[in-house]
Amino acid sequence: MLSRQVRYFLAVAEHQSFTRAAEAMHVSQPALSQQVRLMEESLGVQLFDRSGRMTRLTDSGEVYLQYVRRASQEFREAKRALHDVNDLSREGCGWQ
Amino acid sequence: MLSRQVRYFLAVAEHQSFTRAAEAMHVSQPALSQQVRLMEESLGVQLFDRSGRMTRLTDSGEVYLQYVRRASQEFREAKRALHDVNDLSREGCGWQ
DNA sequence: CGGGCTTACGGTGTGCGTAAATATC
DNA sequence: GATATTTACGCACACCGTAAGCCCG
Repeated sequence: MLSRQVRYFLAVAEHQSFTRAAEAMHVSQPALSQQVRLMEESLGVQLFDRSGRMTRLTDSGEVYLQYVRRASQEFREAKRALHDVNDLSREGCGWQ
Repeated sequence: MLSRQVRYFLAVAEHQSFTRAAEAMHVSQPALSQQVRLMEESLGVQLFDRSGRMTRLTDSGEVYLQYVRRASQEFREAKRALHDVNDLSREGCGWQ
């Protein structure tokens, strides 16, 4: 699956708010803020613009979001594919 | 990025061996084994066949690997894209 | 026996929550 | 002054490494 930091990033990007993202992820807002900060440091890129009361993605953040969304989609499909494989094998056993 | 467990899964799948994967990831073999086990439990799916001396992917493992490879590729491209954005903005500043 | 994976068991680092501080409007 | 994010600070748990156990050739 995706790392915790990436899942937090996705939540903040979707909600455009650290506070609401923290609620959605069932984690305290400082904890989420810290992880996003660490992520920005390790990437060497500012992902969010925190000036003003609105939290907005930076241009780099928007770019990164595109790729992360596709990666996230891969895991959703993977989960479904595993489920289907299980169903098929059970169905196959029933045939015998 | 990808979660630690997924990166361990990728390493074992590539090396077809827990021992060699552990060396490649610079982690002890029991630690890696434990994480893969936890991953299998949380997915509810056996990813590797450990019978015999060879470690092989199960059918489900092969399926999962396909999606994980694509997700991994997304992050490689994301990293490159961020790098390119940085280069462009520096280049842009130079133009002024 | 020998190579390879698992189990058992402490120790440590990382992520967490609470509380206080800072900043923007 | 109110809302939103950051900083400070302990604490708990998850991950790790070492060592012993197990299984298949």
